[in-house]
Amino acid sequence: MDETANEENSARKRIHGGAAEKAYQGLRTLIVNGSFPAGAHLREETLASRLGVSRTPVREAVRRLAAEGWVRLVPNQGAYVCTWSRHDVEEIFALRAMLEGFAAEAAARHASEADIEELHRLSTAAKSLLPCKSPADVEQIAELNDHFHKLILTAAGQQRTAAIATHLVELPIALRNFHQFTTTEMERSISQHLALVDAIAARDPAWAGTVMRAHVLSGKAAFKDHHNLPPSDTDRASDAPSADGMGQFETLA
Amino acid sequence: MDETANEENSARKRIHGGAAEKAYQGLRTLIVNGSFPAGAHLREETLASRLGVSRTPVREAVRRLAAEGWVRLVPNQGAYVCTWSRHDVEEIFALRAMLEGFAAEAAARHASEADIEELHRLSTAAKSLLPCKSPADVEQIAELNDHFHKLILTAAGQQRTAAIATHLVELPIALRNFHQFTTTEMERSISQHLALVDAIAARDPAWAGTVMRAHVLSGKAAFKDHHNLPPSDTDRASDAPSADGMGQFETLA
DNA sequence: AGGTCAGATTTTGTATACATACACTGAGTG
DNA sequence: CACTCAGTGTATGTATACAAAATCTGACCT
Repeated sequence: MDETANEENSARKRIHGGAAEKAYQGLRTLIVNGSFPAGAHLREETLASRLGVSRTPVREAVRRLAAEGWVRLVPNQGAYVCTWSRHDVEEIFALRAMLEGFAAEAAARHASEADIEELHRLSTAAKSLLPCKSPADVEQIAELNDHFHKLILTAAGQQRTAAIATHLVELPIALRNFHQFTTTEMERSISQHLALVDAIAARDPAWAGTVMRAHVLSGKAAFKDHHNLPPSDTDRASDAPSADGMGQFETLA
Repeated sequence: MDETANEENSARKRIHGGAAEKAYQGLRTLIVNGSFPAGAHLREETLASRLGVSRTPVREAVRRLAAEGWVRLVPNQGAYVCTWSRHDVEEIFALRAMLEGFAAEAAARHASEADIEELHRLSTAAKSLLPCKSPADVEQIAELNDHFHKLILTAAGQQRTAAIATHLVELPIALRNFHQFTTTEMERSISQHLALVDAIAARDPAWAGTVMRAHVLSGKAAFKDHHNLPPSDTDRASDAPSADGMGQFETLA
């Protein structure tokens, strides 16, 4: 019963097991930080020495990142870090709106009271940081935002949806270094989070789903603004992906 | 194990001539065919000898299948073939309705004339097989159905959506052996395919998306019927996933 | 001079050997 | 009799060695 000195070192060190996870996290961080230019060819040997592991876990990490959409895999040639077209950005946010909207609906039905309390805590904590001036506050808010979205995904109780959406949520974060949200955008975002908590607490799936879709699409607009991506032609109503599941009603507009 | 030129020359070095692809396809087929009972522990060594490759490509294949939702991965313990709860089935079809509905909308906008012709060909070919009596005809229709759905995904021009949805489409097929669609269900399915082609040819995203969502949800109902899955409590309107993107309007119903 | 082909180099793909962690068994003890 | 715990066997995780493929280089031919 008593875990006397229960080899705390192994337990602490081995939370993430071994070299495979180390390689995955490390390589992912390198890509996110921009250590490799877009389209760069990833040499397994180079990565192995840089990450301090052998090629085997590196290969495993590369395949995982390929499945998650971070790198492109070419047979007998290796991996290249993905480049992002405007169309890709559109699709990613469209998928986020669909999947996270769906998750928000499910969360409104299935979230536990503890989940809801935690969501409340996260969103109010973010609000209390406004107006955030220091970069540290911005980083803190980004962290809270990330946890908020992931908690909704897990609270929804839809495993596959969570697994897919998690990666999509993380993709735009990769370019977070290149921009700062304006104060207005952050206020709006946090306000939407608070509304989302209310909707979930009220057990109102329709409300929750709609707020989430609006939130994601707001994020898309902000993202595009800060990346100097002019509203592409796919933004016109007749061409835009429905994204919010309302596509089937556009003829009524 | 003598891996002499018994089958090396016949199917040798296909276009993707690698052992990795061979292991992936082979293992996937074994799982789909039910060669491994649900929840079975997949031994790398066993698979390696059975598939005629070493453990390395087997591991790669297992990881791919894990990312696609076929097997569950436990650290330091290996892979287990996934088991499917009613809730999983609900979620899979909900995701299919969302993603394929979205793809159908995009296809209505972006599909080439050649794509539309091919879709027409596939659906009319299926219709011409009705009423299908022989198992060969059933297999043929299933094949056509598969191609139809995948062509829509590619014609939509949404890479990530296609990648994600493709795997979801294939999952229910895994259990296809266990049931046969009734003639009525097949007629309905093919009728919906024809309507979908019309909608896409008319460049009407709303129509196309709605038909696709209805089609997928019809498939869900048929699937559940043939698996003796009683309409679970998650089927009640207030609990059901929106799936068709209309969740936000359920309070209006 | 430009293009092309052959050899060399580099890089990925695969197999195997080694290290490590888990699971099972069986003896010992409360 | 149940429980614990140590020992052993087996499976996974990692590293390395080897094979195949692609790119690069440079000389040779047109």
